[in-house]
Amino acid sequence: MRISKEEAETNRARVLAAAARLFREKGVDGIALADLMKEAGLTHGGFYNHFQSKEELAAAAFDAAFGAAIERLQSRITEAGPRGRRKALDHYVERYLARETRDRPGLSCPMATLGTDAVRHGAGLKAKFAAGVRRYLDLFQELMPSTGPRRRREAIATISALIGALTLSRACAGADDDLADEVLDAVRDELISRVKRGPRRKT
Amino acid sequence: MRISKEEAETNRARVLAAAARLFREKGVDGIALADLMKEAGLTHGGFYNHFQSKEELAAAAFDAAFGAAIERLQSRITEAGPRGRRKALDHYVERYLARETRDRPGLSCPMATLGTDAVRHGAGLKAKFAAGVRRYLDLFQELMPSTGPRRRREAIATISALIGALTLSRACAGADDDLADEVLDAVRDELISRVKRGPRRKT
DNA sequence: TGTACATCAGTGAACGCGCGTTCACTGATGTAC
DNA sequence: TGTACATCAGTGAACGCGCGTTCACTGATGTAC
Repeated sequence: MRISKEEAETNRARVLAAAARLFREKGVDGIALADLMKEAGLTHGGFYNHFQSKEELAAAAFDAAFGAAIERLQSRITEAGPRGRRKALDHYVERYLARETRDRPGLSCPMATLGTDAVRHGAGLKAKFAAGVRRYLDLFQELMPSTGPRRRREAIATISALIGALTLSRACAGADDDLADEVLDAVRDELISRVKRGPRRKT
Repeated sequence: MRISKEEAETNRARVLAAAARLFREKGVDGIALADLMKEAGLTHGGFYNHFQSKEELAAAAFDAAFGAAIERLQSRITEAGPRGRRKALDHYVERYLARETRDRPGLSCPMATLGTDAVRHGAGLKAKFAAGVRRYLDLFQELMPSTGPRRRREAIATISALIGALTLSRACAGADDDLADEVLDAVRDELISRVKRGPRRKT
């Protein structure tokens, strides 16, 4: 049965949203198109009305995931204003390293979930990934309290620590939860601007 | 043709070595058993004389990769002695974030390459991964110059930053080499003990 | 020590399943008049 | 505005390939005597 143009467009958007989530959760190769389409409320045959291939969907999903992340970050920065950035950074770190974030990779940072897929798939995904990282970093450094060349360097180091901690914690969660939690807590404590803190809280 | 017991044993070891390398390079699902066996100089049929399944091979390969990494780290620490640890840590960071390390994932840190597989495969791999991380961390913290609870916390933060940087850089290399290199350099400069350094080198 | 036989690592064809992709078909939408 | 027809998003069966796994077979090794 044919369907109205708007309805078709929302269907496409749902497929894309499902992909952006499921690819982060299970990896591009970890979810079958049929299952993905089911998740979007459709049957698998119609997939090719919207995308030329799974690879093309992956590229679009990468864009969508980075786009959403960048948009969220942008509004954080805007809301914080020039004076609220240190606090915004702390909130950012807290949120990034929260248990809920770790346990819901489908909604979380694409840099921490899609890196391996970018490496192991074709050049297309890598290009999307690299472009996303660049845009994200350019924005993220505005959150850093420092200035000059240190600013960018510290932004990169911060992001790296966050990504590494989330990856490690996810890979250990379920098998060694103490360790998984310890990683989150340790990196959070290292990154949250220590100067403002009183006596160190226990981990 | 039957083969001597020692020869069979070395064949098994070669399969395992190929797995430890190829799983890191391409992921457990990214390499077919037939190709892996070919890499080990055998045909695919004989695989099940040595391992019960691909999953079991993966578990053994995880152990092997972590075991080798831990052994390397242990001898670094022993060689350095109690006085040489700060220097050893600097060397470690330099090596970890070198271009050659990034471009040869098959021989590099299992925590940076196998995390996604640990998350996305069964509980067996996760358990191996978590156990490896715990052992690695317990050893790695001996390289840290600080003491007390800070020591462990800083060890975790350092490892996290290294893993994140390597992952990011790998995912960008080939698509945006400037960015990929910048990430390595930035995190290296952040982590190398700054106190000893003169005027900041340009990135 | 020499001989006869059982064992078993390795080989390559074959099986079967999962999954990306294709295709014939349906029927409501959109459009031409 | 109403009618007739073409379009095309969605459906589900089918195709074909890749890959994990199985199997019958080979022939050198290991062992029993």
